[in-house]
Amino acid sequence: MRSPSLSPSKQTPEAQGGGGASGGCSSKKAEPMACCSNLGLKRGPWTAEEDELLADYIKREGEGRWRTLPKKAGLLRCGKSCRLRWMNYLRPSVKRGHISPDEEDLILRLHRLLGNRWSLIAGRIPGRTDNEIKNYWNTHLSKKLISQGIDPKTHKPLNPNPSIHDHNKKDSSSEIHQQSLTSTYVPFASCTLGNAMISNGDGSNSHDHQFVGTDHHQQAAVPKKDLMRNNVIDEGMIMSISKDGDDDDMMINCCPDDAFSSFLNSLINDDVFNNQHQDDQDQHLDI
DNA sequence: AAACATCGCAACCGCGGCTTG
DNA sequence: ACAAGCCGCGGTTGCGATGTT
Repeated sequence: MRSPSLSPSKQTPEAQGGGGASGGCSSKKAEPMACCSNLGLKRGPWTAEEDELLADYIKREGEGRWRTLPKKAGLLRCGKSCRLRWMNYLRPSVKRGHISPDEEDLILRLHRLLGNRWSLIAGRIPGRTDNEIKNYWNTHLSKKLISQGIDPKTHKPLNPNPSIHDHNKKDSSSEIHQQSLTSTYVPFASCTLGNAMISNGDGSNSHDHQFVGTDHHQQAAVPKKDLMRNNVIDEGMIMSISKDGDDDDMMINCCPDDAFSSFLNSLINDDVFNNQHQDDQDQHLDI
């Protein structure tokens, strides 16, 4: 195995045309073949000089305006490339080195809750980037789960028919995982669910949030798509209270990000609690 | 020592969603 | 209300490093 702290950029002189196939960073249909290759912009590994230019510029001017940043910073890169380099490597807060067991555990639990929402997961793990976590998942954790007989996508046992398992096998890690998986969903059973109108601060409202709370946690507005997309909840769980833009709309004046953050915290804590609770019960049964 | 296989990471691509005019 | 532009995300690729034969 080689050291995880690979040299920053692979520092091959001049771009080797890393990454994928041809084509620029063209975005939507309206956006013409804009950046990178088509405009003679550089691609591939970053040099130390480029890193310095980018870091210096962002220190002076701050992040953002990625589209125009390269030109102003004197870089022959597209904005996307600059943003990626900054976010994943140059940002001072980026932590390097091995993922600790604690972090690994957190990633597993968050992935079980959120699925492949790497940016959301990364947001809960200080100093780690979505790219790093995604890579770590793909190269380590998914294989680890598979070797334990767990489907890394669903976090359920790979064997569709658990009845053929030897029930005396107490050590089955997938069994333990399945228990904790089940416990993860328990909090939602007692959730208060309903559609909520979120004030966007400009007088407009959004219907795309779900009102979620438990007996012991503050109710919070969570982007509905974030919950549904990963089967944290499904359509069937949504109560159809649909009131359109009148004064009866439920207004929640809070930042969805903060709410989602605390919501995740509560889920993670629930997860820990339920796992411990389950362990206690198991020990009790073993006696 | 050389050739081949595998691993791990940085970087790219394309798409969707948000913002702005 | 609509269109165009920009940003951010998740999936994928390419390549150097390392391990194995």
